[in-house]
Amino acid sequence: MPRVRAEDYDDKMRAILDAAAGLFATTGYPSAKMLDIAKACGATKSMLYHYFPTKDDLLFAMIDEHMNGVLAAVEQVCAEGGPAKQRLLGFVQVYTQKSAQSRRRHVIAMNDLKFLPRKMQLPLLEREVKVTNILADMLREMNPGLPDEVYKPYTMLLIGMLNWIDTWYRPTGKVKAPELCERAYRLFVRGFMAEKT
Amino acid sequence: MPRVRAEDYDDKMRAILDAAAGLFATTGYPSAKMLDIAKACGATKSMLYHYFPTKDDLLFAMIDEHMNGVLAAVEQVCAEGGPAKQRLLGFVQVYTQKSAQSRRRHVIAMNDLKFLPRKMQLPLLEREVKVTNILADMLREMNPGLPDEVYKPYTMLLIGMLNWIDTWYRPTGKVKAPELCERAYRLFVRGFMAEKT
DNA sequence: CCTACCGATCGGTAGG
DNA sequence: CCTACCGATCGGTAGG
Repeated sequence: MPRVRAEDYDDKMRAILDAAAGLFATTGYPSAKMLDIAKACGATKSMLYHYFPTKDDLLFAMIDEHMNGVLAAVEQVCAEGGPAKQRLLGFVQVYTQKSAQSRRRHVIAMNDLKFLPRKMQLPLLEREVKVTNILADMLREMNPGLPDEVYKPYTMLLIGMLNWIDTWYRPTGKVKAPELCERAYRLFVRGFMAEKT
Repeated sequence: MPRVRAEDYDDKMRAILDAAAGLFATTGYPSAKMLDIAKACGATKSMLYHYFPTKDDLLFAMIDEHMNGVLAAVEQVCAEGGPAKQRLLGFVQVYTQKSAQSRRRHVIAMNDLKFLPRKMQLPLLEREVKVTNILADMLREMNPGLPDEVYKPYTMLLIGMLNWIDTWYRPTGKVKAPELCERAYRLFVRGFMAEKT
């Protein structure tokens, strides 16, 4: 009988990715040592290299998984249909109501993608573009007739507002996540819809 | 007569900081090599260490100088007085109408501050807090009576929108910097002022 | 001003 | 012969 993949293979992989996410988020990718990642999840360095051939592969897998999740969630929001404003609220919720795990990975996707070689960046950047295009289409549907070149800037202003939240927001404060989400959504929609042709 | 500082001392220092800013912005602080910075400004590695005792000192000087400039510009906008909305426009202009040099340094201040030891981070973080407090006060003046705890989140939503611009905006496109600045300002003000007690 | 070189470090690998 | 690891260590490189 052939030896099969260890039954806790996926658990171990997840433990590695979680430990790495913690270190990448706090120290940045280049400063995070493979040995420290191993220690943080009770593994050895050799074990890490069994699951991920190189450090870059580990970072790639993490960002890849995260972006798949974001894109899938955004696409589901769109699939549910409804008026564009409602879909936009769904989009904002996907971006703001994230688990601590997911938030950490989001920061990494934003800050550390540039440390990967160009070849590995491309498929990830592609997915990022897909998400922004979906959002740009929503904005066009909500408020058509503006000059064609301004939809992308408005898209990026919203994305920036939402991405930046990870750097300052603490869920332990007075303003809870759903309230923040609601306020960011209202602010943007009212400001954007006030623009007329 | 004591030996004096070389007359092109400041020029050389500036050349080093500019070269370092280019490398830090594109590769990130940890991946930027001191030798490459030296080559990029026609200096030697030893010369760099003459101007900056350590790599961390070089990064600190760069962010320190940049944040001083931002804080001074913001304080001047406030000193000119006028209605709060006008001062807010001035603030947005300080953040969006930056030189290429300044834009690069802004990215570095946002991304690479975490690579400095805590002790060096503190005076820089302090100045960041000053800027956000000035902005929070403006917002309170413009639209008083909202729950006390929401002014900081609105402040950070605006800061995030503006900071993120550096990651996507290309001045060579159709939308010019003053137009983008105007649109970001209008979007925020209309959205924020629509909030009622 | 330059280069030789150090102490330390780190990603990746070989043998079993 | 395969896969899932571990203890040990090497080659190359970085800041200083």
